[in-house]
Amino acid sequence: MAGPQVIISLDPSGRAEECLTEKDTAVVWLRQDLRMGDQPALAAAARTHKRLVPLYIWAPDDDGEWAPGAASRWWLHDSLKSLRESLEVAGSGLILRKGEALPSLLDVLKLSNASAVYWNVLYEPAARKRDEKIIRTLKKYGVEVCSFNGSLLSEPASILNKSGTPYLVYGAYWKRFLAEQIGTPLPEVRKLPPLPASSKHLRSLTLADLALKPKSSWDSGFTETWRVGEDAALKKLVSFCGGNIGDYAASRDVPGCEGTSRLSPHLHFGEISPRQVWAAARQHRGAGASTYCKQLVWREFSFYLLHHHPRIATEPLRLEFKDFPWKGTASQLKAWQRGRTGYPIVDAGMRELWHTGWMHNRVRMIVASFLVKDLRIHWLKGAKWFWDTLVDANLANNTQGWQWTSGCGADASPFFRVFNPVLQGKKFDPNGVYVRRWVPEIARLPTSKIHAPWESGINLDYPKPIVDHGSARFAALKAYDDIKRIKRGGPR
DNA sequence: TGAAATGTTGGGGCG
DNA sequence: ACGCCCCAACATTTC
Repeated sequence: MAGPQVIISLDPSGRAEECLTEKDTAVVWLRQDLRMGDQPALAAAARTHKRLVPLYIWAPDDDGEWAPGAASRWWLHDSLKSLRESLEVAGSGLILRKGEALPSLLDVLKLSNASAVYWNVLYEPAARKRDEKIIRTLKKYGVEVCSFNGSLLSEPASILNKSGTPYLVYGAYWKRFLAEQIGTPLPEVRKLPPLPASSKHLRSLTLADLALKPKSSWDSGFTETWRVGEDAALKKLVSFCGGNIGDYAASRDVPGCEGTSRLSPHLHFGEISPRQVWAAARQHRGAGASTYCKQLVWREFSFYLLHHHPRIATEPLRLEFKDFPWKGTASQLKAWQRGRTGYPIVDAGMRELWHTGWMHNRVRMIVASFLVKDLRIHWLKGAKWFWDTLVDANLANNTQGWQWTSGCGADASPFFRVFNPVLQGKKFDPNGVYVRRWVPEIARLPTSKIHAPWESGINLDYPKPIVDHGSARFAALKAYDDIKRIKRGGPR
């Protein structure tokens, strides 16, 4: 047996971590990095060990109240299938387990006689807490842990402002972010060390055992819309960078046309890395590519905020919003969820979400503003609905997005910025293409009335607005004014 | 990564 | 020619 080897982490942010290994088998614990390209943990393990056990543990209970929702599980099933095929082509395979991560991991380590575990870091609060505990336990057992940054362009902990505190304003963060050295993506792992000879005893489950796919088939729209997996993600990146990225600055706001990259679910599951996306986008000059990069860094900023303020997944960053007088009824929430609010642009978005597991970002802002400000329903109710229905559901982005719209987050849209669903529709869906696609019962209206059907005088099988925007806006501003007064200690 | 209210300006009609 | 009003267009302020 060779002497101890020293592995230097491939982490391009410069935080080299040293790993000592003595034995020849390692486990690569795959989590949200379901790819072969730019895969720091897998690449390092493959270079260093004679035998590898690629492992995925379905451990929804470890995530507490943020266990993956139905749409995420749908995606995960296909993503694991695709990854397993890639691992097999490379000469390996994928061991599947379910249940709490730590005991599963210990069991696989014991059965495979592995001396090391490799993984790419997760940044969600529950995962961080769990992984810290796992690291302590593994150290006790003499198992070494080699961890890498495979899902962010930067290390959240290392970016601070001049007074040593985390940034709270995106513009300032962005300026600082540009000073980061962003590494080039690692080459795809094509050849992997084999599974241990005893791999039959590793007691892998089948993909069906994980029961990720829905029992009743509500997913036909998903199947039509998405090609899951690393190959599809890379193709999408290439085609976006070869085409729409040039017009991205303008067309990203038009939900009726395919102006965005639609990479979000691929990024969430790690079928593609942000470094790969960054590298491809940076090859372009012009406003489109730089706007796109700025959006990609919003994702960084979201993780950054969640890292420094782990409570914000359920609590407003700006604590005065804890006293906000939320209202809204269960039936209003349901109307919003089902796309029956009577405002076409809102309903179109909610139906696109239900049908495809995705919603255009401009429309996410509109429907969120409507829930929080027009219906005055707590943003967490919206966040939970998105969590269950989005294939790209991501705790950092989802939290950041909802708090931004609600005015209670970092660098948030001020609360008094209330979207008018009619004007937003006219501005960003001027020909009504998007609304007609998702709200077919009003498709025959003239474009001049498509965003305000109640003005048409035509009898339609479509609800009247469940609230009047003008008065809802007025009431929301009044409620906001009240919490501001309370904060100042004034009269109620 | 708003919208609405309010203010300002300037041209044209008209007495 | 002048003052006055109207109003659109644009700018600024406020919510």
